[in-house]
Parts: sequence; structure tokens; C-alpha cells
Amino acid sequence: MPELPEVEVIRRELTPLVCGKIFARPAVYYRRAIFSPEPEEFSCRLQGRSVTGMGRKGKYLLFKLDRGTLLAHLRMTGKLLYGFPGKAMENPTAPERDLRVKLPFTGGDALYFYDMRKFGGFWLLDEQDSSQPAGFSRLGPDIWEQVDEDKFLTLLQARPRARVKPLLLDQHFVAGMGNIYTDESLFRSGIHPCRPVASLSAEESRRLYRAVRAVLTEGIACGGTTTRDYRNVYGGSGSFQEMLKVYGRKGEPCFRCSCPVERIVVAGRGTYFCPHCQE
DNA sequence: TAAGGCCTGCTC
DNA sequence: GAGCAGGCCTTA
Repeated sequence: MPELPEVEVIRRELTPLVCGKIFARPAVYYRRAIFSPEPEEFSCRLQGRSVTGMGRKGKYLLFKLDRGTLLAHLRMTGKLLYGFPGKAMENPTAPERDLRVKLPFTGGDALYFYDMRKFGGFWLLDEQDSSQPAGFSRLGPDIWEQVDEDKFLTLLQARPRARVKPLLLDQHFVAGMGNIYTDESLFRSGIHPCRPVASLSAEESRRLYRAVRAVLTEGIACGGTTTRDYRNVYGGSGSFQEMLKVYGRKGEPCFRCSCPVERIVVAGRGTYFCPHCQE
């Protein structure tokens, strides 16, 4: 499932591939993958626009256009694969059945959006568009780009009653954290996922911030985490899954103390932690 | 704060 | 064949 590091890797890979390119007419195979406007209008309006740059906020991917912005969100199983002309799109990782949208460029290259579970999709925003998706306009600061240690402490202090894991996952609080990197950050900082923010000492809060930065940095450097579905724009896998200390390791010994890693449900999410190392 | 809905492939 | 995976929105 793409979180901040995966979306950042995709952004970096796409930048040299798509900047300066002009969209040809899109093909929409699954209408609900186009959130707004209606698919016909989406295709009509995107055609002919050029890409001036790539951006990211939280888990949203931004194609900056000469007029407006194309927003994408991969949700759980979305993949954006880049195809060159003459080189057949061979994706053992993404059956054609799952192809939802094709975004061709003039010249023959194309972006292919595959999404097994049909959660992800696109928004096309015009310049002074007020039709931003609600989640995007209310997004908190990007945890990677916009939050330093002092700001993180300030943000935490405003939410003393929240439990730390659900708060980190709240995209209105900070944008970009998902289930995997949150569990890993809490393990590295030795903090139990259910701790109320008010119970964290300043030292623990700083430790948490540094752990968040460390796992995101390593996640990006590893090209993301491929537990099952995530692929980069070339169809390749990331390798951070090999570095995971708790996520997905229920019953296996903690690397630090050898206690079995536990799995509980917190705010509806499967949550992995070491009951001995995290208090 | 929690639960339901959106979704489908995989596991039990 | 039910339940799980979970990002994000909506509703209670």
C-alpha cells in the first residue's frame, strides 16, 4: 500500500519521464477511477495540456500542468506504470483486467493506472478550482517536507487527548503516514501505539519525530516497501519490507528483546508492536 | 471516536 | 464462504 515513501519514489521517477510531455486523449476503462470532473469532461480537458512539474503532498501525487493540476491517489493497490512506445507493456505484476485508466502522451509514451481494488483515481483541477477533493484541501502539513522537530512537538501539544498511533495516521494532523511506517516509527522510538499524546515526555516526542524521519528516509532510499502490491513506475519492487522490525511479524521474535511481536487492532487497523520494548 | 462503505484477492 | 487487508470519506 503506497504511503509517503512510495509516492515520493514514484514522483522522483516520473519527473524526468513526464516533464514537458503533452497529454493525448485519455482512455477511461473504469469510470469511478475519475473522481472529478465526469470522465468525458476529464478526458476532453486533459487532452493537450502539458506537464510542467511533479509534486506530492502526503500520499497525493500532483502533475502540475500548464493549466491546472492533475491529482492522483493510489489508495491501497493503485499502480502507475510508465510505458514506452514499441516496448510492450509487460506487467506480470498487473493483469490487464486491472487497467483502469490509460493516460497517453503525444509521441506514444503512456501512463497506465492499474488498481485491483478500485479505490484509487484522479482529479483534474483547474487553476482557481474550488472543486478540490475535501481530503486534499484539509490535508495537514506534509510530514516529510513541512514539519521539523519543533513544529512536530507543537502539533502534538495541540492534541493531548489523542492516542499516538491514530493521530499519526490522521492525514489532517500530518500528511503522509500510513500503517506500516507508523508501526515501525513507534517501535523504533519505544512508544506503545495506544499511548495518549499527553503521556509522552518531550524526550519521547523528539525520539518519535526522529524515528519517523529515519523510517521515511530509509523507506525512500530502499525504493519503498513491497509487501504485496506496491510497484514503482517500471513495475519494480521496493526493498524496505526486508527492513521491517514489527510490521507483519506477529509471533516472531523482536529483534531487540526476542519477545514475540504482538498484533492488536487500534482504530480499526492491524497494529504490530513489541509489548516489552514499547511502553 | 467508532463503524460502515467502497473494493477484490487471498487466507483461514 | 466468511473474514481480512486498510486509505479515506461519510455518518452516527
